[in-house]
Amino acid sequence: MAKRVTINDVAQAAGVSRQTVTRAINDMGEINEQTKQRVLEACQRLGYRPSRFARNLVVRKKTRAMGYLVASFRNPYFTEIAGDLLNAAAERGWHVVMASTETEDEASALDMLSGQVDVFMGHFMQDDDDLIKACRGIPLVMLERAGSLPGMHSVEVDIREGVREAIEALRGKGARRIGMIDSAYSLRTSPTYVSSPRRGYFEEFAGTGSAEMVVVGEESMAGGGQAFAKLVGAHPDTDAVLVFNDLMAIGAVQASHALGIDVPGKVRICGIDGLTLGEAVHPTLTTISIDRHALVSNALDLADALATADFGELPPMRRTVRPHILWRESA
Amino acid sequence: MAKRVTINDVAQAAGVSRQTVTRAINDMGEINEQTKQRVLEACQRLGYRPSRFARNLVVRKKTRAMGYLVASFRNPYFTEIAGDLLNAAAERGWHVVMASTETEDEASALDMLSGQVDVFMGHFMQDDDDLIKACRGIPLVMLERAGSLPGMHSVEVDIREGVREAIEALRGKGARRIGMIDSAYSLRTSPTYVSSPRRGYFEEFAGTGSAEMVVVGEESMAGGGQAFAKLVGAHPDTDAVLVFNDLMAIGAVQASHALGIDVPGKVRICGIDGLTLGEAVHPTLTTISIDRHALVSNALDLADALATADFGELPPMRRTVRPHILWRESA
DNA sequence: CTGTTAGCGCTTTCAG
DNA sequence: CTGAAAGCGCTAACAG
Repeated sequence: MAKRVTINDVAQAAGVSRQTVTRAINDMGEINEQTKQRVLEACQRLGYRPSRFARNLVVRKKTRAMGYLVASFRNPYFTEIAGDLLNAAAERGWHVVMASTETEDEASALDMLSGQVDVFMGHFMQDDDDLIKACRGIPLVMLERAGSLPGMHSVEVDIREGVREAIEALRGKGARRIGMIDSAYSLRTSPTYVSSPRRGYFEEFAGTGSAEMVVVGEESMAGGGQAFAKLVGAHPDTDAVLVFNDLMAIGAVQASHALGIDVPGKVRICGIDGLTLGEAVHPTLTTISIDRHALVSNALDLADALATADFGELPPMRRTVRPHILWRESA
Repeated sequence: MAKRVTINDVAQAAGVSRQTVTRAINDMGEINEQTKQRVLEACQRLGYRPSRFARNLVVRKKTRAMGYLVASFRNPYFTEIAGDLLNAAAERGWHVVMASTETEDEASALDMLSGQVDVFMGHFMQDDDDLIKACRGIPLVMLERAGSLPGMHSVEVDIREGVREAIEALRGKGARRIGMIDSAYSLRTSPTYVSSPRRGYFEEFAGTGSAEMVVVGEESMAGGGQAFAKLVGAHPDTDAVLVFNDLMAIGAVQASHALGIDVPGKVRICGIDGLTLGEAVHPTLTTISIDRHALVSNALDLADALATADFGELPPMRRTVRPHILWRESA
């Protein structure tokens, strides 16, 4: 690979000093229009591209960069958050470097980005210990999950409270046999299925016997549909279903169609997330809605705090966002 | 803001030289385990965080960074591409810095990123001249659009061919009155509606009188639904509709449901994009499918070429990807 | 094993 | 208006 064209090369080619080149390319005035043109022409000719590192090193204006790990681009929940984050981050002067952890594992994504960013953010799945190790000292803002180690900060969502409310309300509407569809996401990091916290809340509030009303499915529309079929097959008296997330819940609603099961007449379906997409299905999806805007803005508050402290070690910060039930047609 | 903690501060605090600090934090061996611990402890205590700029400046390993502008996070088409891009880019050793142009305008997004990246990529809307100006000399890989200026490279999709094929096939299936739903996206950058190239292809192949069979709608599911209602309202004999994109087409399919119009019995509906989501509606959506994988990998080829040439000015490169009709149920 | 010397490529003084 | 000097914070290459 050819040696990089530097400001010196341009200066030499244009017969001026480096500083003059700087003045020309940065539109700084205090420079003769003619010399400027000559310099610019030389830049063009040599294909000169200033080094962003050298420039940023010397310029005092701190550019803050965040590494954001997107859990999945196939679940609108995560992409909607990514979009919100990008907008809000830009407003607050953050650059966002993204990586997907859908195919790549978290550790290597973190590792790859660790030289480029000041803080990490994302929905992480790995153990705290592995995470911290992969971060090389860069602080972490964890979404929808608590961290236990120094350098870990978090914005949690009180899903438990949402589930409690939802189940209570479903009971109030007459539901007697409430089932749940859980996600098999744990299989991505562990060799065996581990029940999700959401399932834990369900069993806690749905009471005795609820554990056998749980079916596990792949985390997708299709997976949700299959799980729904399995659930009502095994328990025909099911009259309400809490679903791990909206994506799967939408699949369940569509499966109910195919199975000729009236929703919400025969079975009520309630998702978790609050996807906009939930409005596009028939019947529209009732859901435990997570305020993405609050989630993102709290997370950015933490990032800002970290940046203000020059990314030095701050005592762990924790925020919590409360979900609310978005009553639409399916429940 | 407190002065930054540098490697010198740590060295002094630990009573060693900077070089030794480097060895400790970079796990380089050739260092006494005890000193290493002492240094690490000092880093911890002072809250030392290495400057990524200084490090990258001195390390010869070139880290290539791409600025990717996401047109919308509310159309799965763009997020699916973003996901594919992130994966493929990581494999090829690119960092991807993203910005959303949904709320922010392109020029300011480009401007903000111009100091951080080596190449820009995205679905751009602005005029070539404005674009080039905002890029500050950084080369551009334009998706699904040709560029006319030096420094602009592109991966286009031969939508025209797709539309030709689709219309011919629809005719073959008996369609006589074919309508189209166009997007009003041009209103985002221009004060008045400008018909899209896709509309142009439609009119070209649908023939005389087809111009009056075009309805313009907002670029969303709801907008597609409304436009569909308007179209069949104005032209009850419509028996096929080509829709600007899948998102709007899905809206049209759902509207047909509400209007009691049989699809594809009474009206055939064909979208453009090839969204996975098109499989989740009933009837499933027939569409002119764009091979996202090919699009992304061609775009990365161009970026790689640019990087190999050290981002110097290369003659404009153009690639073309051919779409294919994905026959599903709606047409 | 550790310290010293030289830069990386750029911008900021401050003289001319 | 232009140039010379002085670093930004870090690491590679060499000494010791």
